[in-house]
Amino acid sequence: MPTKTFKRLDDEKKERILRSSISEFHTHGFEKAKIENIAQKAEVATGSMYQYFEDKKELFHYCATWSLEYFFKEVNLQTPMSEMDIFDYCLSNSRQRIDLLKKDPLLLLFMQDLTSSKFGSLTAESMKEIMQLDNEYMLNMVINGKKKGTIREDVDDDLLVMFINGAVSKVDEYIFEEGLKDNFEYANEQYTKVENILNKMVLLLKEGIGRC
Amino acid sequence: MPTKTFKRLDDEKKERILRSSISEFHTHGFEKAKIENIAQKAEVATGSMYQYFEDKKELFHYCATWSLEYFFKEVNLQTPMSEMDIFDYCLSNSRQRIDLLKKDPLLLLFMQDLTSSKFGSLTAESMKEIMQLDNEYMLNMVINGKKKGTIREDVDDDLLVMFINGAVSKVDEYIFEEGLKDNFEYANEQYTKVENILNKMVLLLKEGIGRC
Amino acid sequence: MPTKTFKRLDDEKKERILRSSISEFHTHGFEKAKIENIAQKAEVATGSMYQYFEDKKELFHYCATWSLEYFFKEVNLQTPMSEMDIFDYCLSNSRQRIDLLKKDPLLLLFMQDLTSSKFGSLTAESMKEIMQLDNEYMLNMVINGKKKGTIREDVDDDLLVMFINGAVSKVDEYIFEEGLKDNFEYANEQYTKVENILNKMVLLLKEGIGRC
Amino acid sequence: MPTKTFKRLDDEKKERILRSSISEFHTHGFEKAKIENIAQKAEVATGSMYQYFEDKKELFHYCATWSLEYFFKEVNLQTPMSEMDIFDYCLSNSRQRIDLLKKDPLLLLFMQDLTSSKFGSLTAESMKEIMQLDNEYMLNMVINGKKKGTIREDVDDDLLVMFINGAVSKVDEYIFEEGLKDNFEYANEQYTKVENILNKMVLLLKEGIGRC
DNA sequence: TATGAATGAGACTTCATTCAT
DNA sequence: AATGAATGAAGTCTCATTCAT
Repeated sequence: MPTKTFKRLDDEKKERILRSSISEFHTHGFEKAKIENIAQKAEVATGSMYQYFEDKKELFHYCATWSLEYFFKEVNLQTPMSEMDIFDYCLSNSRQRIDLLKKDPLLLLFMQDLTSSKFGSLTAESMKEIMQLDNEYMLNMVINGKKKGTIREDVDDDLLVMFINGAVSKVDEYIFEEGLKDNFEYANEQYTKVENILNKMVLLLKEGIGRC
Repeated sequence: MPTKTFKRLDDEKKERILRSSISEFHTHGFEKAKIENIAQKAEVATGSMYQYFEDKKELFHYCATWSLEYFFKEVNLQTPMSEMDIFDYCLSNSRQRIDLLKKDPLLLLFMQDLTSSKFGSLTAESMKEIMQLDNEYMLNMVINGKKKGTIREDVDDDLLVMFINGAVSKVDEYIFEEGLKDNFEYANEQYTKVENILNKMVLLLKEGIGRC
Repeated sequence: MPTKTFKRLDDEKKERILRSSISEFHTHGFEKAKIENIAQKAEVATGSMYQYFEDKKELFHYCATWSLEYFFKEVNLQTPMSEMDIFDYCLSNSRQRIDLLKKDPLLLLFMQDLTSSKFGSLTAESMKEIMQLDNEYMLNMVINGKKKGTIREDVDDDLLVMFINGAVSKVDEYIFEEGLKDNFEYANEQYTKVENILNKMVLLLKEGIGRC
Repeated sequence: MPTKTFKRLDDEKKERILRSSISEFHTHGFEKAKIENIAQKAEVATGSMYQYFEDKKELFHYCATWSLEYFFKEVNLQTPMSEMDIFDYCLSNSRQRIDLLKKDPLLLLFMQDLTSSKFGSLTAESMKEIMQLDNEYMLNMVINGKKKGTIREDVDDDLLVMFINGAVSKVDEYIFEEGLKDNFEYANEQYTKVENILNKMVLLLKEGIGRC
């Protein structure tokens, strides 16, 4: 939905504009984000922003779409081999998020904003779609797992997915915040710590909290 | 932090004002919430709002505080007997949330907004405190559980709490949204369905997803 | 359509605001009229204008409505006794316009803007209604005139009204512009000149241009 | 006043640009007319418009001038033989307007805008000149008419011209609007109706409204 | 010369907060 | 204390015009 004019810009400029926008939306939220700030940071005239996008809302939506696409290109696309084990899937997902966190913190910060409901109704619709997709991947793996005998059969597929999702995302969030503190410069030490957490998480998923 | 004037109001009026505010904040978010709307809905003059609260931010904070207190008075206060089993705690917590959902949907809707990061930095601080408290309860229960031999000992306390929290809150959220669809009028049928979900959730927590 | 707030203002202030608006609309046209200017001239804060009127367009429409009402209260209301002779009606109309021109030039200037198509589509609808009304008055008089034998019967009523309207309004416009030059201070001399013009006009209407 | 560059363009392009401009000015008025729209409709780059005309105002003036010239080339040039009868002149004028209306509605629509005060002060000056010219033609004919004994001598020349002008232009306007409704496709039927109106109009001019 | 992107001043409008009664 | 009108700073968006290719 950006204008033809925007599409014709060279990639460097386009990215400058989008990152400036994302940064502003991330730090101030949608309402308090100022187009003027965005333009300034992107080294572009305020008016130009309106040659690229209909209005602030459209700009925001495009930022969301772009981030999501970028994110899935970088992270998820590698994973959804349907024969994959769901535990491996979770692990690999988390690891890739961590990698991206190092390479491109802003993007992940913004993704976090999007998946949390920070932008409220603004993103509800589009996020639901995305979540749906991921859910389907997981559902397939759960069903496969049941067939293969690695997953218990006395609990509904949906509930299983939900349960996994909740636990994993909380742990991811935690790792993410720890990373924030260290400015995403995972030294070896942190790295093994993270690996340890992830493995424990999978253990809990598989075997539960209770003592056997 | 509201003014003396506000404190002197009769309870009915105070509540009218707070609920009107909460409703506005819930539906429009902080930035787009209009003091004038709030005043109107509360049948109070716009100017009066400023005799009760310093400014919009303070009003919001008080709404948050008040809701939280109300919530914990209704829900949590009954539960944190430290000898309680953590699984029972989760169950009881969820049940009480469901009860409150029927009695006072707006409050729970707003609580949901608060615990999700919908209001971003506005509530980060105060929410962190609250979460901390709940976390401590849970931590105690986890430690006790380990002592009593009901919880495995090869995983850190923190990670355990996190894991439980994530899974439970996701499931709560799901139940909550299902309730929304039916307008919170849990008929018996839904009620047993919910109970079933909660029990399965505890099962997963205890035994894990994997086949024994 | 102005707000309750506007309606509650004291008459002096209301009129100050409307006249300031009318003056600005008259001198700059709708598009170039600045709310800020209007507010300043009316000694009112810019923001206040938006407590009185939804937006610029509504302000304009109300100015138009108000002027029209004022105009008809002052001018036309006195005239449409249906038994009146159409020639007398035209004469009296013109005279009353001239009187108003002296008392309240701005109003008449604005009325002129309205009846000419200066504001284009903005006023088309409402003006059509008004014109309709005047047309009906005239139509009745023409019909009566035919009955009484003072008006020829070999021409359609509509065409007669149109013809009269055209001729009279052109003459009115002329007198109006002459008045503008003298700043509407018709000395006796000008007054008799005007009377002379009006009488000749009626003569032409009655007897035509041709030599008998 | 357009630039040399504009003059050098081939006629087809020049006309495309002017007609696009006229159309935009007609439908949106001067202030809301957008150069970009004009350029687009004319299949020309926005920037090019500024190689042809100094600015929007100059473009507008040239449109007015061009239309006027075109109009007089098509319509009036044929008529001002000073010996002509003023009634015939009016008739022929009206007829030619009607012919033009069929051939080139946009032009006449725009002419109508110009002669009405739709563009306010923008055109006042140039229109006054034009009107002056037409007025002089008519004045001559009136004087001649008096000499030849076809026009009464007890009314000033100026007033006579004004009177005629008013009546005729109103009738023209009416015919014009009727034509608009039928999309200017005067079938025979309408044509005779129009002729009838015009003849009656001349009758009224000559003999007046009153019964002899 | 033609193009179409870039610019930025300027207007409308919003609304938290203040003020006068 | 309560009211509701008044205020004006601030942000979004428009578009004539300029600029660089």
